[in-house]
Amino acid sequence: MDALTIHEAAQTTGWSPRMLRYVERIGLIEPPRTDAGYRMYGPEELQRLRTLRELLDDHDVGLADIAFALRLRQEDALRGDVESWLKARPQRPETVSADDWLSWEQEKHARLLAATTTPTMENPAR
Amino acid sequence: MDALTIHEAAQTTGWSPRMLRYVERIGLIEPPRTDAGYRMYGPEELQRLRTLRELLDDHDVGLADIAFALRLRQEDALRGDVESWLKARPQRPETVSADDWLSWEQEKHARLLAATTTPTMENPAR
DNA sequence: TGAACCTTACCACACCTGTGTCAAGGTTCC
DNA sequence: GGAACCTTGACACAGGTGTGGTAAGGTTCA
Repeated sequence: MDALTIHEAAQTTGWSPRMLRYVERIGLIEPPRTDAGYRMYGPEELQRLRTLRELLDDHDVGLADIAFALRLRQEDALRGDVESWLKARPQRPETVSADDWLSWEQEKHARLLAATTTPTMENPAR
Repeated sequence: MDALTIHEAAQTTGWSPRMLRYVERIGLIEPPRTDAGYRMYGPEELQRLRTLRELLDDHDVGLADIAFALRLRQEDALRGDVESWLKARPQRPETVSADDWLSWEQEKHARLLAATTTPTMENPAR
């Protein structure tokens, strides 16, 4: 008497057996197997299934999102690239301090000077 | 002569105008507007569009994934919950040190004792 | 004023996500 | 040996993602 079968685990956690297989397939919860290949859900798996459900409900995210967060945690190159891309998002005046607003206006000047040879909007309305 | 229109920006970055609007809608790149509402793509936006393309291609991720990474960075509660859930993933003997394997076996004992009244697999084949 | 842009708001479509059901075959246990 | 499980694999389907169009109307500029 060691662990629950997939149907039992489903009943006690509120997931369906189908979804337990799905959650396993996308790499979120991979229960050990018996020699015959039967999934065995122990207390940790059951707990994780319940907290996973909470996570999804509380923040309105999907399983694919959590799977992506897992990728972020496991693939260093991916995490680095994503983080540096996000970090570079331009901070616009509305969202930053008065000091930053000043440098924003100066930077705008630089942008003007840096404008290229490509055809552009003439006299933009601001 | 300040910034490019959406069609010009599309041409120089390889995105379609349609996709530039989509990228804006999901919150990844929101160019400033003229008084008339025209999107103005400056050098930063163009650069970010190009690096975004690279990011997607290099790691085979989708725009929705990046949008989720942005949520993770902006919503503290979400990030905390996701991280603590992922951090708790069970380390199985195959992937950890001999010491941990020992405690794994002991823990298994605890699981046996904790087994509930629910019907369970009899004599699991390991 | 008219050509050539821009805007938003729809219709459309292929693929992915999340979920169910069913079939064909192996395992457990009495 | 047979009931009641388990396995994988397939068909199905709604809703979201990623992309294209097209229409109705405002803006820019020669």
